Amino acid sequence: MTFDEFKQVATLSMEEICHEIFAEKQASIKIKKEAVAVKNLANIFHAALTLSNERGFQSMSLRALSRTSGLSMGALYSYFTSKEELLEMIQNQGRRLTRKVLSRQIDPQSTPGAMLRDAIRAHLYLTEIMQKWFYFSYMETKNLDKNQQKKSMESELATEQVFVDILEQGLRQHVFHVTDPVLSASVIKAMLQDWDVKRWKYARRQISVDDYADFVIGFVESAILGRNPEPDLPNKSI
Amino acid sequence: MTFDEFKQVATLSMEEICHEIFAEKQASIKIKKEAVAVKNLANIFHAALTLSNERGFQSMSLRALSRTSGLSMGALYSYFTSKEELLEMIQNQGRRLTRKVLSRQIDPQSTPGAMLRDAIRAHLYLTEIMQKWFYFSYMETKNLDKNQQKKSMESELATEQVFVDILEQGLRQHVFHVTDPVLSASVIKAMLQDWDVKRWKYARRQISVDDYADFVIGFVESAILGRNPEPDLPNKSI
DNA sequence: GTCTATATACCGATAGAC
DNA sequence: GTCTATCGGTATATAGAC
Repeated sequence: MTFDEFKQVATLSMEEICHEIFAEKQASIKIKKEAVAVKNLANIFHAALTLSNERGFQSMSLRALSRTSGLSMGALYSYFTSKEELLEMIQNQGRRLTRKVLSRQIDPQSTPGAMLRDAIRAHLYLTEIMQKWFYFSYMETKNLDKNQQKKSMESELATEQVFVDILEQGLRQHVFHVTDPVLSASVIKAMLQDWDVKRWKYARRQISVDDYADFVIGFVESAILGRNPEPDLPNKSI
Repeated sequence: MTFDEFKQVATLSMEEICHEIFAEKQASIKIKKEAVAVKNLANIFHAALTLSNERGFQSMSLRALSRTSGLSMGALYSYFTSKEELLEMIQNQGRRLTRKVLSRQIDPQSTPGAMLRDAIRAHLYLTEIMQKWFYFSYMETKNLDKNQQKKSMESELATEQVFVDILEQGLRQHVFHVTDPVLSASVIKAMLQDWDVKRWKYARRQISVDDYADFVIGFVESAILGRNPEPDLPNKSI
């Protein structure tokens, strides 16, 4: 799957999610027309992410959000009951999209090597199109309440587990040489996150998301494919 | 060098730096007695880092800082002229310490392999003792003004360059197999940063800084030492 | 050098007109 | 469904007593 194809799939999921959020919030939200609500919700989320990523969510005043989104203070409060609820809605929306998109990208029937490559690429593509959300999530997790923080950690661990599973499968088939699948998954995830957090660095060096994906895949593969392949082992498919 | 030895070296450097800061700020600072000033500065920095790392620097009110540090609002403003200046002072102090400690840890006379191991370990030890500052720096860089942001990026690139230099030296001596030293250094740095940013994850798994250092060293080495070592190459010292 | 008291501005949130 | 006007609270920063 190329980046452009991926982009289309993810955009569709994005709309799905705005509808889902509206459906769930219909009780607490004052707006009743779905078309209006979904349009404004997407608008608010976008404006909030843009402003928050400049100086942080706490520093974003609702007056600034009102200005950027084009909605009045009063109108904003038709979509959430407090600034904190807005924070939670944004976090939820991103987590949902991450889960939805990632799980669709990996084919459990293919070889561990192919799955690993697909997972790395899909994760990078995802951070690329949801760059603002990932950065936001990264920076604002500590400002959530206990319950939301727990969800955020679970989401992180779930993504990591995708890599743990692939690595363990590769271990069982003797195609990966990994001493510690959990730690290996952690550092792989750290490399992927860097693409989002240190975006300025890669932009300055004119490295594209595909350049970075190719490099990370190469780096990880040479770390775990083992430098002394034992040709006598069975199940060797890579 | 063990972690405990490292700790002592770094603590000494920390005091040096508080004196340096006092010397430089003597003009703008109202306090004239060095002993008082250094003691309170260290106190203020520590309180500010603790509070900032809970909800972010912007969310930390100076009233809260006053409460935690034990100094009154008025007294605080004897040490800085604005909240933003405090932010800059904290960033400066950490950058200075990083530079000072890291440069003392790597022996340019040793082999690339040893230098790489030392650099990884030193960086992790440093993030361990300056955990609060690194987290702070990570989270608050975007809230700095343009000039300070530039300094922050330069500091990041300088640390990365330490690894680039080691990798290139290893390349020249044909002991490392690296396709792109800059990108390799970037991902190594990403792994090191993860130790600080995802501290909760490693704490929960009861992984010590030495466990993590050993793992990262092993992972990086198996990625770059090359899986088909060519025994006929000269200068091979690892 | 450190304190308390206060000036001024802006925050999140809401009430009520349209 | 969206607006404007305004509430009470709290923020940074400072003035002046001690």
